[in-house]
Amino acid sequence: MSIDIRINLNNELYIKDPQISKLGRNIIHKSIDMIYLAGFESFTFRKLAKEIQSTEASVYRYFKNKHMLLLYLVNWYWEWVGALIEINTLNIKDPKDKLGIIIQSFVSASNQNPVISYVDESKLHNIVIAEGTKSYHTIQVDKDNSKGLFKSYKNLVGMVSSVIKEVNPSFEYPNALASNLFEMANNHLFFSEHLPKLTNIKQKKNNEQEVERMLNYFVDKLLSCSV
Amino acid sequence: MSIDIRINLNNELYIKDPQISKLGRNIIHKSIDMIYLAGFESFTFRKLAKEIQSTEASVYRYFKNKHMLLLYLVNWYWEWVGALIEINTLNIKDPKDKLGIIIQSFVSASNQNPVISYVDESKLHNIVIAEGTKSYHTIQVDKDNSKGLFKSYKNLVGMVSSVIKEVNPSFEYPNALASNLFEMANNHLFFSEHLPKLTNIKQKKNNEQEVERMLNYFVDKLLSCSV
DNA sequence: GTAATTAGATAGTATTGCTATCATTTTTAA
DNA sequence: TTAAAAATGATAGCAATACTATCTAATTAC
Repeated sequence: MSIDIRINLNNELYIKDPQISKLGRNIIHKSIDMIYLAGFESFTFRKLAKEIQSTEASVYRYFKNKHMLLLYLVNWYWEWVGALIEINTLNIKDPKDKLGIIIQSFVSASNQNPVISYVDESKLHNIVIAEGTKSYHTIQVDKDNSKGLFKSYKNLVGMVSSVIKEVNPSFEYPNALASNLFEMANNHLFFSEHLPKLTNIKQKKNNEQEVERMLNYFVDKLLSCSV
Repeated sequence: MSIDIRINLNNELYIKDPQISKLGRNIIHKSIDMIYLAGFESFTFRKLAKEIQSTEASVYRYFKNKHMLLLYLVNWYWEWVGALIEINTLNIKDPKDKLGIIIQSFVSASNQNPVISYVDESKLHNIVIAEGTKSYHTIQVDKDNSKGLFKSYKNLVGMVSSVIKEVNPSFEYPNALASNLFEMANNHLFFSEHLPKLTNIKQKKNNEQEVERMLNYFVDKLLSCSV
């Protein structure tokens, strides 16, 4: 069983909301597959159109270009992880426990039961790991930012930051730690698979648990230490 | 005054060594300018050829494609930072002091006097900040890695890792911390300018010093804490 | 001074990244 | 229910990108 809830995304991300039509959902579904398999560079709207048996022109009616589609996908992920964290920390009182759940969500939220039938969260997480930073490493980052296209990420970081402040109000860099936990989770999952010398996570089935353990180890030292 | 020393780079990075000819050095010099100004996405060999008053075919005789040129540039940076750290820590005994110099080098090595006349280290650092991770976030990362195209980065991380182990032999993730310090330095310089909500570094003239202070703060807690 | 290397000039080709137009199908609203 | 509106499909086209190839001219090396 899967329930189709709606994820709320900045409408500057798309021309026409892909969530409300069959074709739109197809675009999302298949573009995740294709970017997951062959990477963002080789992905084109023409190839996508062919895969979903539609036309290039139709895809362009939903997204201005493939950069906007990538932004849509990563925003989707940011929103989704944020929502999961909200749900899973709802009854938790201890901020340290909250932070543990946050770390777990950053590393392996995609192992949760899927929320939306046409989005494969596990593949999407892999896209965020491999292509996520390309969403802001562009020449138009400031323009994109002023349109609110990174709001979901900033909200997520804001939320985590406030938990960090609960754990240790005197920690001086809560936002930096929050964004770094997110980036580190993704980086070290990537490194363990492709560039193992850049990490200490061994490439194994349980590298997710290892990354989770590492991030908790870092956080413990950073927040429970009076040095 | 500037002295032209030679940086030693894996010869898989290029077809013909750009360091040994006027045209080659011109390619490096001008491509740094252009990528710095307009970003890697809009950079093409045709535009570059026009700028240096040469031809596309000539540029292709040095580099297989623009991805290899980017790899060349980031390798150049990794080697250069590594060399600077070697020089500046040569007479330092205390590993904690060494780590301080490493952090300073990650953040602002480019403020040192330039080493090679046709490479603007400050612009190059900005390229590494904005485009560096694109060098390994590709579908061919494993192939590139097996050719040794990330060796300079891995060496750098290995070197920093051994200093970390000197400071605290029981720290469990020295390689991860080393690569994270490098990435964090770059990320937070970028965030402070473009996405300030993701960091606690204020956008000011002295954001480099602030990032340096932050990284030292993190390292202190991580390595001098028995929690 | 000749051979070898390097660079310039030019051309060509498949693919990318769009935009535009018109015809059809599907949806919606009176 | 039917006419209008909206969405999609079909097709075309075009400038730019990412190369490859070939031939000639200049430079350098022996």
